[in-house]
Amino acid sequence: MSQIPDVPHDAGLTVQDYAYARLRNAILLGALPPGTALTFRGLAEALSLSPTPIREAVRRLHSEQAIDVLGNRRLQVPQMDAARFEELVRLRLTLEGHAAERAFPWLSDVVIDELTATDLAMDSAVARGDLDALTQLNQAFHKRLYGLNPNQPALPMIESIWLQLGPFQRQVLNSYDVTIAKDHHKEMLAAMRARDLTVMRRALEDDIRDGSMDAGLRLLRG
Amino acid sequence: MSQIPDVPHDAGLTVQDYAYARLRNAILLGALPPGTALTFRGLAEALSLSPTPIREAVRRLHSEQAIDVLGNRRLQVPQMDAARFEELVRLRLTLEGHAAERAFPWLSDVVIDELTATDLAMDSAVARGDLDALTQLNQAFHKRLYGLNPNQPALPMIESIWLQLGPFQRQVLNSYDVTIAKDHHKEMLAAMRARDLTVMRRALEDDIRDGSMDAGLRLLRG
DNA sequence: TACTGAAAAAAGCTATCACAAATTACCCCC
DNA sequence: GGGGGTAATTTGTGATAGCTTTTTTCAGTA
Repeated sequence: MSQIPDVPHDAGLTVQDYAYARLRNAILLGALPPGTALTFRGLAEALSLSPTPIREAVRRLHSEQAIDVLGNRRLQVPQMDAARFEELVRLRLTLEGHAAERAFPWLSDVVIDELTATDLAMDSAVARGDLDALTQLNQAFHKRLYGLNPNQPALPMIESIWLQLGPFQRQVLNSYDVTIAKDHHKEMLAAMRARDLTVMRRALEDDIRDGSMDAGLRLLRG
Repeated sequence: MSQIPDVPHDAGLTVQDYAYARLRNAILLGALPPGTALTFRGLAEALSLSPTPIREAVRRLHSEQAIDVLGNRRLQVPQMDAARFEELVRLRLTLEGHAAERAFPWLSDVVIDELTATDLAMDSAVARGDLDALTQLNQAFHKRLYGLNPNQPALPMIESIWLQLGPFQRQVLNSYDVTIAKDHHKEMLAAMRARDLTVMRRALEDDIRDGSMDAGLRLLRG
């Protein structure tokens, strides 16, 4: 199934981990549109392996709210509607704001330089129109920041929100011209250099709002 | 294995769902202390079923951060330390505050009466010294409130935190006399009746802090 | 007594099989 | 031509077996 991009199969990775990584990646990038129907056996065939590891991978993704396991024997990529979307974005604001705040004391010049480089790579991805790279770099940017705090239980939850937004977010990205979007990461970086938490947090919230909330709601309501 | 309390096996439930429910319950109630080592085959034997559904159940719990899957072939109930504990409680404060706020407009007199009844049942559980019932009723109280909002993606995340705190929380509960603890639920209920979000949220935060943070940190730091 | 290495035991992983349930296809009848 | 019922197919589920890897045990040696 060409809908599920391949991912490098690291040595030592079990088949189950490989299946999980591949499905997760496909969902994060929006390769599977909302509502896509899936079957265990279909996925097994698509990935050329047996149903057993697929079932474990799908159970994991189900626990992360990335796949709906309907009572009748059908799996599907969750649908999106305006109410759910709004709750997801509001939760993103709360959770990522919290994570940023708890990570802030761990900021260093080395890390800020690293984040600056990631942001530059994003500019390049936008210029190339490479939406997959843009998505991955954006997530890497945020994840690097939140992960500075070595004990951050919010990180898996934030990734769960990304998984839930992934399929729909791709449709949002396709609905407007990303080259004209304001890059709030630059404001965040400036605030980081000044070690100003309040300003950084506001820039982060603007980033989340501009990046998905407004365009997403427009798509869902109109 | 008597360490894993049985749970009712509803009709129509698959073996995998049953295994998940039972392990989840055991962890939530603290029946498995932090650091407990587990094996797939051992769990399968303890629950009298084959390894296949156990593996799926454990993968789900791993995705919810309730079980550590170490690279070497060992599973264990996560350990607790002061840094992780503090992050978990802070995240609880943020997430449950958010969920309460998003649920608040859905409050009704009927629901408030229901919550009042649950709180009374908690008083009774405290009087009986029934810590399992106390834990379950407390979670039911919070879950009922947050779940009023029909689209609440924070709920699974809050339950994930409870799963992470469960094993240690039981040790906290055993470390002091619960009969002398202040019942912040009564303040929350009064604020709900007055439809005062600010006061309710403060009472909720006091509830979380008094219920675990202080006693927990005391236990971890000696 | 302590350490090393090999053998044995235990455990994880995944393909396969058998069974049951649900869905789909198809045919007959109206 | 449309609808209903039955058969065929598809699918989920869970036990099992074979293989591999890891861990444990135990002996032999220094």
